[in-house]
Amino acid sequence: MKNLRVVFMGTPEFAVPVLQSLIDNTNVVLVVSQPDKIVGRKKEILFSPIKNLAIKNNIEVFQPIRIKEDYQKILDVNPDIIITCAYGQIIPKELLDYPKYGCINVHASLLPELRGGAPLNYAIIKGYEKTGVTIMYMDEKMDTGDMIDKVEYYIKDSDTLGDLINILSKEGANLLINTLPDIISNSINPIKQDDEKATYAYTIKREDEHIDFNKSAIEIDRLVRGLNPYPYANTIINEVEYKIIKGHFENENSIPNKINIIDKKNLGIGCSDGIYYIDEIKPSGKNAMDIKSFLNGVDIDKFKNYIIR
RNA sequence: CGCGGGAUAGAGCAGUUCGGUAGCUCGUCGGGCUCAUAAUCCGAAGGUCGUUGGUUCAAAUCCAGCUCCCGCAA
Repeated sequence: MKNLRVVFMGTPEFAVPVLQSLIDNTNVVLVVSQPDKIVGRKKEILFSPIKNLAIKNNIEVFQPIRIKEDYQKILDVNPDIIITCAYGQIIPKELLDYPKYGCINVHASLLPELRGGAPLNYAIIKGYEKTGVTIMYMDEKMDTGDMIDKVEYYIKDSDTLGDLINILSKEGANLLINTLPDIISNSINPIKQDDEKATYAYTIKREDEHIDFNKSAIEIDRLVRGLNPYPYANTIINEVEYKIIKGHFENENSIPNKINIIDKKNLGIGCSDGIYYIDEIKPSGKNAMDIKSFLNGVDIDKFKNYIIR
């Protein structure tokens, strides 16, 4: 496979192991990634993880604003195959039809479940028993193409988004490398997706990050884990926003949406069927800290009456 | 010039309005009590108050510049 001409398209951390293993095993001739983001406060330019990896390996990077219109460069490098992984834009038909071995996508779910941009977040948030990675041919819609191979992973109660990214990105990379020879020799039977069973995991919006303490304890815990290490679940107490990094819960008598337990070492907020204890917190404007440190600098008598919303 | 919060001991904070020898809680170390302890009591160490300059008899505190951290918005 060393002389297989590959165009890789991807953007975030999850795609890094996939690109790395392609670099190790094939001839990656071009990397396509989302345009650089300008981080506001200091107007710093932020490269995507994939762009950084490409630069490190002296591979040319192409960052079209709209791939739908600006794709000629990809055709010009004459790829044998295009492989995408969390790229972030729909690939136009002109590209899908071009490579002789087709266009392959590495998607972080067991399709047809969790189509969309945030499959790992929602695998945790929705409390799925298992998730995984699917290798598939791409078509013109989002994550709807015929499936080639899958790897499954059973989600642990302690798993965070970061854990799943770590584990499944490597699993996905291995699966892809193992599947590639069969794709090249055309010795596979792609399986159509059952659209009836499709579920969706759309990109996380700002309001999705907010904790509703009228929900059950386990739902809150899933939200916290599904948004760690980015962007984190948040709550607003006394008009100050706090990101909840880590917590645990006990099923016990409680008053929902109120501070139920507060002392030198514990901060427990009531929810519908128990108390959610915050273990690690990041107040707006400050760094993350363990709950003991946080409570150390807080007036407990005042804090316990604060309103949560 | 996008909006805002912040920098004080290892950690989290107060003190800044109204300048006058730096404080609280936790942690650490030593000791007491105890069968024992994450419990409790006594004691100790640890900070040129982010940086530079200015005003002043005197600056954490007032004034000006700079650096860094963080949230939002993009």
